[in-house]
Parts: sequence; structure tokens; C-alpha cells
Amino acid sequence: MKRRTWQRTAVQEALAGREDFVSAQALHSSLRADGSPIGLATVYRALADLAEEGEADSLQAEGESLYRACASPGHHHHLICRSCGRTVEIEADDIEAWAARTAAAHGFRDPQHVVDVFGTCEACTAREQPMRL
Amino acid sequence: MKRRTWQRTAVQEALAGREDFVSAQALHSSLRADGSPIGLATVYRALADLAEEGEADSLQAEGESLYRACASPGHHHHLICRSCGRTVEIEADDIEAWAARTAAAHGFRDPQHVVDVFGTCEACTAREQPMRL
DNA sequence: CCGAGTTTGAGAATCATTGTCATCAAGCGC
DNA sequence: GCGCTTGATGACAATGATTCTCAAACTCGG
Repeated sequence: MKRRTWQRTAVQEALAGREDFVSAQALHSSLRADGSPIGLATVYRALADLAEEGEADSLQAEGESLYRACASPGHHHHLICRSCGRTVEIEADDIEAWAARTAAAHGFRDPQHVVDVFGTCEACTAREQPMRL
Repeated sequence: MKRRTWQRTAVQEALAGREDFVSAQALHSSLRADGSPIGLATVYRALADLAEEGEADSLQAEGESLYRACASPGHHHHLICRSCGRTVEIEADDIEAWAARTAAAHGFRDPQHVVDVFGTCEACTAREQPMRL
């Protein structure tokens, strides 16, 4: 059976408290900074579990895994600022349909897909090019 | 200036000779198995270069980078068998448009996107469930 | 409260990838 | 063809994220 320990709760809450994608390492540092004596391995395990249970989304960037608490429970994708990490959840039924159709057209079963859009958000665009004129 | 060494050529050819995504390690083993005394670091460097020059596609899976020679030069996506790695290149202008539209709708600039579809190809489906009845 | 079975955590271990640096060789000018 | 300059190579160390190990601590059902 799955047990409810304060460590798991702490990870869950720490994740819920941010709206950007974080690495396990960063979340661990953050927790330690807040005075929690949680172990690194535990953070990894908790995040992996959350991701598996669908309570968190994960993506790979620059060789590390990043996690984020899911705002909406269902399947969705992300629009991520490549500069500040701010993330917007987006739904795209058209994409789901397209992926399923494409897979089927080539005889592939059990289609899964990775669809993420990266860009520079307004705030970061403004910060990087302060009124160039 | 960029020099043309037999090592780079070997990597390029080894990649062109396969139609699935391979890891740098696997490609290195493969080359060594064919009698080439090429070094691992060199394979990594060559693949990174090829990817940067747009001659190879790369994607992250299970914590490692996989590479594949590009059949079509332009922008495209992949339909990948999660069991055998066989890959089909797919084009999806609709997706490009959707990604651009979505990014713009949220004020994001310079949209880039990651779109890959995974599934189990016919051959692998057949192999894994040999006439279950 | 008790006992069984999970979970934790410190540190070791793993694994892909990158850096180091002495040596090698591609392409230049001659 | 000859040498030279400089980027490329490769054996190995170093890095960095993630996972494993295993004894001790803890959760939950009874």
C-alpha cells in the first residue's frame, strides 16, 4: 500500500507552490532552504511517483528532468517560456486527434505523444530587448 | 575551419546506414564492432555537430540522446516505434500552424516545438502478442 | 500499542556526457 | 611533395544527474 509520509506531502506542496518547471535538485534545495531535512533520493522518488500518478507533468530539458504540478487533471500540453520557465497549460483536442490518426495511418498502436511548445513570453521579450529604438 | 576527417565520415555513414534512432554509445559500439578504432568522445562530438548542422535529428529518451540521419532536409516530426525504434518521418503543416498560433495567442515569441509520436509498429505488435487466442 | 512491510536517507554506485591535453593529421601556402 | 598551423582525436579523468543499497525509522491495520 502507498503510505502518506510528511516527506511526500512536502514535495507535493512545494511543487504546487510554483508555477514553473523545476528540477528535482532545485526542488530539493528549495525544501532544504525552507528548513526541511528531506533527502535528495526521497525527492526523486516522490517526483517520480507523482508523475506516474498523473499529479505532475514532466519533461526533459538540457539533460535533466523537470517537474511541475498539474493544474488541470486531464491530458494537456504546455507552452513554456524558454527564458523564465513560466508555463501555460494548453489543451489541444485537434492534436490528440491528429496524433491518433497519424499513428493509425502507419499501423502504429497505442499512440502516445510528446507535444510541447517553447517560446519567449512577453515579460522576457520586453526584458531582453528594452525598447530597441 | 571545419575539417573532413575519416572519423566524421564514418559517423555520418554509420548513421545513414540505419533507419532508427541510436544513442551515441550504441553507434560507437557499432563502429568498433566494424573494426573502426574511433573514440567515444569523437562520436559524441561528431553527432553533436551533425545535429547542429541540421543533418541529423535528435531526441531525448530515457535519459539519453538519440540520433538519426535526416531523410528529408526540412522541418519534420517523427513517428517512432517504442519497441524497435523504427521511425517514420512525418510532415505536419497543421501542427506548425497550430503551434505558431497558440504561441502568439499567449504573447510568446519565437515559437519552437517538440512534437513526436510514439507507438508500437505492426511488426512489434505482432511479435509481442502472438495470436492470442 | 504491536508487528509487518514501506519509506527514508546518507553515501556509494552508475551512466551518459563533457573536459583535458598531449599527439595527430587536414588543408594551406610554397 | 613538404612543412606548418591549427583544428581534431582519443585515452582517461571529471562531472552531474539519477539510482541503488541497506539499516533504521515510520505508517497503518489490527
